[in-house]
Amino acid sequence: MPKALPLIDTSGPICCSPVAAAPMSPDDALEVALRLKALADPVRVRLVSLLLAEDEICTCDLAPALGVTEATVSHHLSVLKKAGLISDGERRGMNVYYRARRNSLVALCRVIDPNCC
Amino acid sequence: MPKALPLIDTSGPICCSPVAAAPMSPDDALEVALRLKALADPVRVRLVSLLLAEDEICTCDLAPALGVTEATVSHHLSVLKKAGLISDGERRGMNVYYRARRNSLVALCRVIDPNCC
DNA sequence: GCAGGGATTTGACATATGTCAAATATATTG
DNA sequence: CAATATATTTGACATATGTCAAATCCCTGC
Repeated sequence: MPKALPLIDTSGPICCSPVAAAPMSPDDALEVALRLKALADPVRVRLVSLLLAEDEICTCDLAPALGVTEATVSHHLSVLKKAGLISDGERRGMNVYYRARRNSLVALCRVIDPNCC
Repeated sequence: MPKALPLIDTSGPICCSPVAAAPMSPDDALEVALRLKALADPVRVRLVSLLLAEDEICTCDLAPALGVTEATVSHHLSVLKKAGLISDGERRGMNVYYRARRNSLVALCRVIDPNCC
């Protein structure tokens, strides 16, 4: 599952919306769907939104901000991590800090955007 | 559920990524998540991909192209319709034709893209 | 009106998902 | 080392989801 995603390789400018260039292979579609699924939850949307605005946040601050337990936050973080949308947690003292991977988000948009290129 | 989505109003240029402008309200996050969820399935990604490339396609052509039954296609079409990502089916003769709502897809990208504006 | 093909709905099923409490792990400080 | 604070994992649960077969609905052409 946490394999490299050729379609959403963040190293370099991605363009020419693969979704608009049918027929899309089932494998490619699965990769895109997995990324989208990772974002397709209201709590995770807010989580990413917070990370985008705050640069880095620890689990203990995310939990109250999102109104769920830390266990639930951990679960959501792991989903987003597997999809490459956020960084691996960075332990500093007793806290673990996360940050958004802006490039991955941008790349995902490019793949979906029919107006891209 | 099939209510108007202020965040993803396709009438006019949408910009200034709401996701990147935290804190995002739970209501707004839910709307975005619902749209994303509608796309977050490999079959639906391919379905939309086909529609983007072909302008319009009927259910009977989609089923074999996607490798699922027509019942399943109908289900996916209904999910995409509720999310506003495709048009209502247009009956012509015995077939029903669907087309992608490019603007809705583009708008969804804008909402998520951290680099938008 | 009836028989046919196409589309949708319904019912049923297995699987996936989101959540929390409790258990476990990791780090700091006394 | 003991006690405390933060994080993650595990187990359990309810709910949502994707799929198909069968029933039903629509349209066309005899």
